[in-house]
Amino acid sequence: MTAEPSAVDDSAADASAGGPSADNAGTVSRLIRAWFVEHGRDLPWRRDGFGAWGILVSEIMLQQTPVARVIPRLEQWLERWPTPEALAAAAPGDAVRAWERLGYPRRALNLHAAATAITHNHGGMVPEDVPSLLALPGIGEYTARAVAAFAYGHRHPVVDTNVRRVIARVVLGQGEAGPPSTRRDLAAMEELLPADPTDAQSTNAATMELGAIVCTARKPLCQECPVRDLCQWRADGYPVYEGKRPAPQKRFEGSDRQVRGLILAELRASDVPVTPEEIVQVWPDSAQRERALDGLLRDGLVVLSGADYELP
DNA sequence: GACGCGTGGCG
DNA sequence: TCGCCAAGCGT
Repeated sequence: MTAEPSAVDDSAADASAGGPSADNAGTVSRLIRAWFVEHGRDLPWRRDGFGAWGILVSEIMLQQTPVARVIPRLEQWLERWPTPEALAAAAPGDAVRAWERLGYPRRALNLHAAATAITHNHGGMVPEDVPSLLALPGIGEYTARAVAAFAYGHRHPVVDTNVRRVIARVVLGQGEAGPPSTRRDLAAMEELLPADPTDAQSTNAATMELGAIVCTARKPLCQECPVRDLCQWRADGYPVYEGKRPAPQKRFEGSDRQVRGLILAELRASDVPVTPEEIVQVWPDSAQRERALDGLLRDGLVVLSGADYELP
């Protein structure tokens, strides 16, 4: 729950005791927004009139994928499929092919399925409310709120990995965010959010941006941080994080993930169904190869065509 | 809540 | 070189 005023009187920036509490949440928000106006990147999805569909596509592509790799693919994608209806009319496999090497190709399949649902269940319009967005395949807690907030200006806390890190440091005085907890994370961001929807929207975007380019995971640029004087982590002398951490990623080389990627690359590159003999060439270990192939079939990324394999 | 899921760049 | 990291989601 919000409940804190903060709208008036920014004179008492205080912060004498270190990190911000509800008292100066408004100051933190204001400082981050002011910094964002000055230093935020000019990204395609932030342009006026970019549209809810474009924003939705961008958010899906940005899931675990760096901005620099998304931008060119996004532009091509929207040129080819400028509306949900256009994408829904294509074969799912065309979406997987157009995804190219963005990674996590299930996102392409989910995006196609979401476009189909939007076309058939929402009159071709990207839904505005969080529950409807959450019901779409491939859209979870983060993406649903990001679309509602950034495409439609609704006032929701939007919490991604960057926001979690900023809150962990500035508010909680911890160097790392630890494992995510949707409930806690949304409540923490809600504390920072101004009552005005427009200010709330820019607070969401600005906090994400701050985490992306200043309050970074490694080597944060505290000298350039607009809230360095309010930061609890800094006030405490940058204590080393001792709490729980998410499980580390597993090695990619030799993993099932790699094999899946190689098989899918083979299918993307072929106009015709790929034979089992050709699949064998992709990876020598048969047990691992079969496991990867079964997984792809189960995920619907690959389908049978007689004895051969192809994209859906 | 933990785990599996791609790919590439960077320190 | 190699481990970490990058606007998460579904099971």
